Amino acid sequence: MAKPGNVPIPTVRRLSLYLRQLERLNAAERRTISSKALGEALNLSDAQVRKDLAYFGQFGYPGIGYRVPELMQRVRRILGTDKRSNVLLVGTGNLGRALIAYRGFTKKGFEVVAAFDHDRAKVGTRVSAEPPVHVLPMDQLPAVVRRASIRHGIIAVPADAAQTVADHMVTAGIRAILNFAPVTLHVRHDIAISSVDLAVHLEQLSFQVSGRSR
Amino acid sequence: MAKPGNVPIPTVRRLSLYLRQLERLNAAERRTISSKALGEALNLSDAQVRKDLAYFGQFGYPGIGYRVPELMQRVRRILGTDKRSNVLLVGTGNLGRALIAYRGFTKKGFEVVAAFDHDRAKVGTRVSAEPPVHVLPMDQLPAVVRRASIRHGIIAVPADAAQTVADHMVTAGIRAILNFAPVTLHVRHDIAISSVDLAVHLEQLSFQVSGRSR
DNA sequence: TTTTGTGAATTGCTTCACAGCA
DNA sequence: TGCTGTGAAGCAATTCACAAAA
Repeated sequence: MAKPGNVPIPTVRRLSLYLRQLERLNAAERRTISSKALGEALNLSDAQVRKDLAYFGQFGYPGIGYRVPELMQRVRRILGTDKRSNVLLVGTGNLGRALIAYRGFTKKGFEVVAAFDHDRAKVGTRVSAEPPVHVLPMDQLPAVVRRASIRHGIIAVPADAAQTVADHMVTAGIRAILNFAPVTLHVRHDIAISSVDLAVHLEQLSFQVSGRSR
Repeated sequence: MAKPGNVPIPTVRRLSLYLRQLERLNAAERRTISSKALGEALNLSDAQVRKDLAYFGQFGYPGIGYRVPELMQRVRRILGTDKRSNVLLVGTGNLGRALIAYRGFTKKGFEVVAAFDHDRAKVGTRVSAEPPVHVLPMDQLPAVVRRASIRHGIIAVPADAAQTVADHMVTAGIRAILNFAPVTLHVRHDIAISSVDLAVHLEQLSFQVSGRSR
């Protein structure tokens, strides 16, 4: 077993996929799963699955496989999602509002507890009913981060505003940013960034379909 | 220069980022850009930029750098986005509707021209105004794919419906799928898949913030 | 000078293959 | 027998470093 730090980045990405599958297996009341079966469900080799998990400890039982509930808990703990955590979001356009309403975050232990927008006309608007979320003005961001001890922020603003928003988040104490704006953000090295550019994903497909075979 | 096939997968991903930055530079009327400057904007090394581009030809001018408009066109051609293309979407929940309204796709040459939903109550609803898009029933999918010669499909349905939708798409002739459902899809090897699991991205950040340092 | 394009060296990741345990 | 954990081997991607071009 290795201390996180030598863990390959692709391994961390797959950890989330293992967890997703384990949650499905657990819901179906499957008690154990082999690296072979887990790999097949995710289009990975059995060796890959074993090596990935071995970076964090010895969770398997030779001859049996992995115990589903146990491994599920362990992976959650590794990812840091064994406790619920609060998230804030900036930018309440179409995408931002869809993200606030997205049930998948809640299922995984993330709660979007605050939404902010630069546009004063949007401030005060209720943007989610279930847990009521109202749009706040940007200047309240630091106070909210402190009061709700928020470490994760989501950026859903246009490209030209994203860097400024990121700077505000970092100043306020946010440690990790999920960015949906189509720009590369520049932040301190101790701040984690994950970017999702929706158009980029379509371009990738375009390359595979038309680019490759020409 | 190499024929696509030996091109590393990460290189293809970065190609989209180069294009994004080139479009920004072009809009700012910057005429040339060095691999060093392009790399700095995207947090990549200059050698990485040069090597990536060299897989597809010799586009640079020693002592000068790359000519912005020229390289932009070339990268578009490599990605296959030099011509506009039609896209369909299945699943008109919050996320699906946000994706239909997303301007970023249009800017990059993709047009969501048809939306489908399993739920007959949603069929007929207008889900976009600008280019009017009405929700169609699933059984019309094959006909629409044929008539509008659509090759790209977006899946924005719940996890338990995603595989069925993917199967329908493939049967109808779709060649590439962008999947937002939190499941691994199993399709023929000649079908391209790109998956975006929003919760997975938050988990990755969680690991970097809490997982790594514990 | 400045900056590209590219072999060679290096680093990183995945697969192999098998000892050891249930 | 079935399956894990893991060194060793193999493959892939990145970085280095420098000749050649403007």
